[in-house]
Amino acid sequence: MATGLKELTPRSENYSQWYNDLVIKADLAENSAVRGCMVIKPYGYAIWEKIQAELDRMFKETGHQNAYFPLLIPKSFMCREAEHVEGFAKECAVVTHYRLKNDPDGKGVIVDPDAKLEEELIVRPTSETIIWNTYKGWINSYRDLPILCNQWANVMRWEMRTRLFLRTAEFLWQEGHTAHATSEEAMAEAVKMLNVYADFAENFMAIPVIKGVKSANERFAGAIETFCIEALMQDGKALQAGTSHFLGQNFAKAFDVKFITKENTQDYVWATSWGVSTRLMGALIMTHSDDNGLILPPKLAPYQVVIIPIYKNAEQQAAIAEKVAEITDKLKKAGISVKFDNNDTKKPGWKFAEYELKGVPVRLAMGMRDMENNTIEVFRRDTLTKETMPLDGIETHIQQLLDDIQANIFKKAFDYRSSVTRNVDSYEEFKVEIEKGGFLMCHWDGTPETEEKIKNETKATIRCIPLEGDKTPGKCMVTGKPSAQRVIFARNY
RNA sequence: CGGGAUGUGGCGCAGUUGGUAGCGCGUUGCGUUCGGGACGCAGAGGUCGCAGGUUCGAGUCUUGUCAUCCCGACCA
Repeated sequence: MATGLKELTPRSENYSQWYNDLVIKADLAENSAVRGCMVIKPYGYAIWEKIQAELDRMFKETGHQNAYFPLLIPKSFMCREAEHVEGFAKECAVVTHYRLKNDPDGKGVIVDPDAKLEEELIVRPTSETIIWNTYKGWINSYRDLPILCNQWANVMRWEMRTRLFLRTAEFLWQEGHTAHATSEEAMAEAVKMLNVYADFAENFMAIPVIKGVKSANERFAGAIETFCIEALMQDGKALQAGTSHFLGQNFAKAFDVKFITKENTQDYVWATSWGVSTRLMGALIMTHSDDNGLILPPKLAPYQVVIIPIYKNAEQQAAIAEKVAEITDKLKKAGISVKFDNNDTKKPGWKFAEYELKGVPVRLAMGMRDMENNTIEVFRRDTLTKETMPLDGIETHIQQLLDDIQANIFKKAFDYRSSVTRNVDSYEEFKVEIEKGGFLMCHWDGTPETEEKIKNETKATIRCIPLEGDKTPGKCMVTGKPSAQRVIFARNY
């Protein structure tokens, strides 16, 4: 069994280094010439496309349409909503000029000082402002509502420190922006999309998540309520995997978006926004993968099966290729995506290691021995086990195997999370336990001050106030004041 | 913005008191191999981040500068 051959730093030695190594060696992404901005390589982008395709289908099924809004936002838009500007101002890239010219010294080009913009433009860190400015023109009556739009886009947040996929200056995401006639309807929308995200995370990414509400400290800048799904990585740190915001009438008021109600009165429009980003790639990697490389859930793998021929000469290669064509055909008809790697310049052993590193769920190997016996070697990535199977009915077997892998990696992640989620009732105990990682379920008095104190002293934050599960009241572990229910504390990415 | 470090073939690195720029991986060709990252032989590839200074001579000493990385601070 291949171990230690891929020069991946083991997780136990340095989890962070392991992650970085893996992203590079599995060919997912690399750092670019632009500080903080990554190049997503074809294999990594193929996974993102799978994520996109499935989410896009789910959004459309829930009545949303895609649209596209500008990359650049007038600076003045940013300060319309007070909290919003507070939250994003420090990390905005700004466009100040619109032209370059040749350097008079003859060295390259310079920004043309004569081409200064009247009003600077912000590279969008998120699109609420430009979208609500636009919605103003679309909404007059309750008959124009609801508006259910989503946009697939890139955004830019000038982060001090970046990490591939987890935090980059530019990232890809989708942002849904909806407008409603009532508070109830907007709230229902925010919750609906939270459920879509949770469904996607668990059933496609095989990542167990906890649905919850953010505390005031962690709330989106400009939101009344922020819902989120929180995932737990293998090193015991939490990762926010998606958010859905109930924005109330904040943006409608900031951009003066009113409508005539059925009763012929005027009211401001109610809003939501919700998004997930390429950060999901980071969550995917850190939830499932091991010291041998990536482990991909079959539902998101660019190809679910790779077939590797083993031969000694051209005749054997041709014979195997012919046989493999039949197998590929059967698998494809069963709806399984297959790659046949007949590249003659790489050897079988090299390919085995390579596809293991890239997390292909199932690997089939076909050599002369199998040709004679009408069998094939079947290897599953999640357990690193292999067996020789008869070729008859192989497509049924593989289909079951893929389902099994999908279920197995979810269960593994779920069991791990369960094993590191525990109740903690005293602050002293909390300080000890937080060092071990995982989710700590604690009582909290609901005040930002207490949360701030805990954060400053332990680097742990409230990941969310869970929507489901134990609702027993208690006493705050720090102040002893009443607490409505346990909330989740963790250190996070 | 504070603290630390590093810039040398594509990648990872070594380079002693200043004296002909090296190693591993990768890469190209040929041959033997091929059921878990094969081996042999032969080759290609570097203005040593950039600018100045000291010196007969600088990858090495010196001044400046730029960039990147790590630790903080910051982070929906």
